Amino acid sequence: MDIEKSFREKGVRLTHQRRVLIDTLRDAHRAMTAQELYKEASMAWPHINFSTIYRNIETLKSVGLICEMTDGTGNTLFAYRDEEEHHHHLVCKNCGKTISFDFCPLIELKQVLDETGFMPTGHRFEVYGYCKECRKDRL
Amino acid sequence: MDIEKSFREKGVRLTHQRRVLIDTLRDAHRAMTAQELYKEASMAWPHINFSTIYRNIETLKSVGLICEMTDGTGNTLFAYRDEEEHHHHLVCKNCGKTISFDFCPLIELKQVLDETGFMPTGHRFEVYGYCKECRKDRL
DNA sequence: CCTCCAGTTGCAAATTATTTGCATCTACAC
DNA sequence: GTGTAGATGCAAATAATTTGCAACTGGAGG
Repeated sequence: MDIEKSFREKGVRLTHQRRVLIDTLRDAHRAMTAQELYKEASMAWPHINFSTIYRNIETLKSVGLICEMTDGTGNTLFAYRDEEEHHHHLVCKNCGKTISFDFCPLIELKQVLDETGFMPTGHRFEVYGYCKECRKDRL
Repeated sequence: MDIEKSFREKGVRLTHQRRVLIDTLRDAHRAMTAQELYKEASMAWPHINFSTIYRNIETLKSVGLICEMTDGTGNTLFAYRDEEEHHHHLVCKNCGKTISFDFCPLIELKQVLDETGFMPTGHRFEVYGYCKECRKDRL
């Protein structure tokens, strides 16, 4: 996937700060909060600002470069989106690592939706727990 | 389900404020944010305080009287829990009405969990959209 | 290359959401 | 009734997110 091209197509500029955010999330291989992202990104670009983080989370979501999820306790997490296709995640509560899988439970709901006349526009399916490594650490 | 009994068993007092919160959520038949709950509850008990709301959301969750969910845009919503069994929800983005169903997608993940060695401790599955009535309103 | 300007950033301040300390109050076991 | 652990109200502290605005800059078009 050509990042520069997708940005250009949406009329969005690829600024230094945006590169830093993308690289930070991609290299982290884990989901993090906006606050953590700020800290991590600050290492690479010290003067980066919080409002830039928040504004760009929206931008990167709209470009499809990041996924938004929650950590199971109400905090919102963001992770680099490494899959083109629709997917969901297992999220490790210890290290933040995300494992994506392509099963989507929405298809199983056809009957419920038909019966209730509910029209879905979005959904969320996340599993919280401990990855293989962190699970060991906790024994 | 006997509310007074479940409270007593947990050593939790059934105060007037807690009754107001429970009644507010039960009678609303919809999911709402802490802020909305404050407004609604204030009608019935004008001097109720925000800290009481927040503290009791935790209490009522632990007693199993309310469900927590999100509205799809990051806001946390709470609804009266009308089912004993584990379940998930369809949440109307217009009126907040929730429709619960008992299908749980976690069982479909056995293979993914086995393959990855991930140990789940919690999960979330919510569907956002428009209920039968609100869907009409939008045509 | 250079120029231009709409899109973007930094900063500071405003909002909004949530939590906490503490004195006072009250549900309820006895 | 009475005593007391648990709850509440209030105000103030935190934390999280958004916004206004002047200054800056990526990149399209010369």
